[in-house]
Amino acid sequence: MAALPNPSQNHLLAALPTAEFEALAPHLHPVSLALGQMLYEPGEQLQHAYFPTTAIISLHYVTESGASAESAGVGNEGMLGVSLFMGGDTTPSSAVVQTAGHAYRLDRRLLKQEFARGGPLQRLLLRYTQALMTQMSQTAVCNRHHSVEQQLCRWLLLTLDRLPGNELVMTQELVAGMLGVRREGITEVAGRLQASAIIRYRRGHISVLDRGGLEAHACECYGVVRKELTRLLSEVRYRQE
Amino acid sequence: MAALPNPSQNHLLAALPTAEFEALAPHLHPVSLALGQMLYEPGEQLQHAYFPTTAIISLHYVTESGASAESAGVGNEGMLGVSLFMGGDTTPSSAVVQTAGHAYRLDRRLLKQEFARGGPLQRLLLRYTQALMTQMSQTAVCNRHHSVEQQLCRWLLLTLDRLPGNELVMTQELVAGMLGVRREGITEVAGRLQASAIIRYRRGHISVLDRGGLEAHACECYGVVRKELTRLLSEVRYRQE
DNA sequence: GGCCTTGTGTGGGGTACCGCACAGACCAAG
DNA sequence: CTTGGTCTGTGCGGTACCCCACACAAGGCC
Repeated sequence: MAALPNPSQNHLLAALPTAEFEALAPHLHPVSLALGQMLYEPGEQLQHAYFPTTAIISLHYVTESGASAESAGVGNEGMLGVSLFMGGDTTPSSAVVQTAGHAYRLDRRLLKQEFARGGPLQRLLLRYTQALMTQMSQTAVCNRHHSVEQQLCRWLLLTLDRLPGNELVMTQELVAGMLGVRREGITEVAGRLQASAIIRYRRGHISVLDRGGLEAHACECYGVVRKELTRLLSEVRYRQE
Repeated sequence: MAALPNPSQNHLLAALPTAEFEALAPHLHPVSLALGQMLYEPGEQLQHAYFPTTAIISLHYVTESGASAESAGVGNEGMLGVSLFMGGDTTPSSAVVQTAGHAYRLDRRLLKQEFARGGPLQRLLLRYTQALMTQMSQTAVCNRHHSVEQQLCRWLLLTLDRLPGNELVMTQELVAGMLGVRREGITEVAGRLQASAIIRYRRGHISVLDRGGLEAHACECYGVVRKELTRLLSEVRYRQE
């Protein structure tokens, strides 16, 4: 929240070799993203890719009947807009700002151009995309088999990993929208977690007090996603931070 | 099932420019895949990519508690083993043969090598991968919001699109495993669909009688996945069939 | 034909989550 | 302090799906 924004707060940008990073840097425009802002509409031609630093974006699908669910989230570990280099230029899902904050924006042409050069950036982006696929598959499995409590814990952990502190600015209603469940379900589960002194919340703010407790209540899905992300990106770190 | 196996039965191979196809052809080994065969174990280094012609493979995840669910399927429209060129070389999910049949196998080194050349094959595979991502996200949403009946219909349609006829060799137990629901749930729903003369089944065989009826009972997810696949691959057809 | 494996049908009890409706509690702005 | 809108707590009825148990039917094999 404080400090000058810095592209290296984004893990992908930070992992690039210095030469590549410096080639990209002049084209990275810092942007400030507001809660609820819709960055991509379903089916709409994407204009920019986003490298979040403190913001978090949710890949979201809204059904015909108005129900919705997140298939994956994107924070400082990744990039929004993979379909630009994957070739589709658009997706059926939308992208909504889930946590307000900063990101760096890159013009679609530049991204495609740099990607096509086939160097470390391409390698990095493809590996990140695979991590994103893991997140999506795991969400599918999780939605099928795990309880709301497990899913909430998984989601809080994934979000926490993308934030500097231990507090989320987030109403229960919004969380419910992310997980695709009723708001009351979140109220109930959050109440239990608070009674166990794992989290604490007040009107639109959730603080995590006991990360270990959260991990104990989460399903394996968190670990799978986390481990896969680490594996895929640690093997291609070109710079030390 | 009859006829000589032919790589062009696979849509991706068929869409390659002639020169590219002929460069690949000598390295494509026809293989016969048996129902239930596990092609990839979770976390295991992949050795081959597979281009199915008549077989269908399910990308599957088994939870710690033994429950399982499919996150996507791969048939003659695609390729199994995208993580080879995405760079991860493996995934946390497994790949199981869902419908016995044929496929062409390609050594992992060759695939990577051809992909790295950055030509039409790369372009095609990336676009296919995006379609696969759509399938995964949509499965996540579908698992959250749609009924077993809707999901069964969606699944039957997706499977049917990958097969020549209108009959699936498939027990209710196996279908249940794919969708990650109880076998009895499938029995009940399948009974209703049969009563409506939409499908007919007997011990391990499901025949689709009324495709339109199936579409009417399916959720929007089928259409989303189908449309996105068509969009992504039709724009890169280098050869006419 | 008779057997036996494997698939399918049925029922009863339990529960996690949904949908709705409304009450209370917080906090910001006047 | 009051007001008002937003967020959170709670209760109740409904239901889709789960888990378990068992009965029956189909079809391959001898």
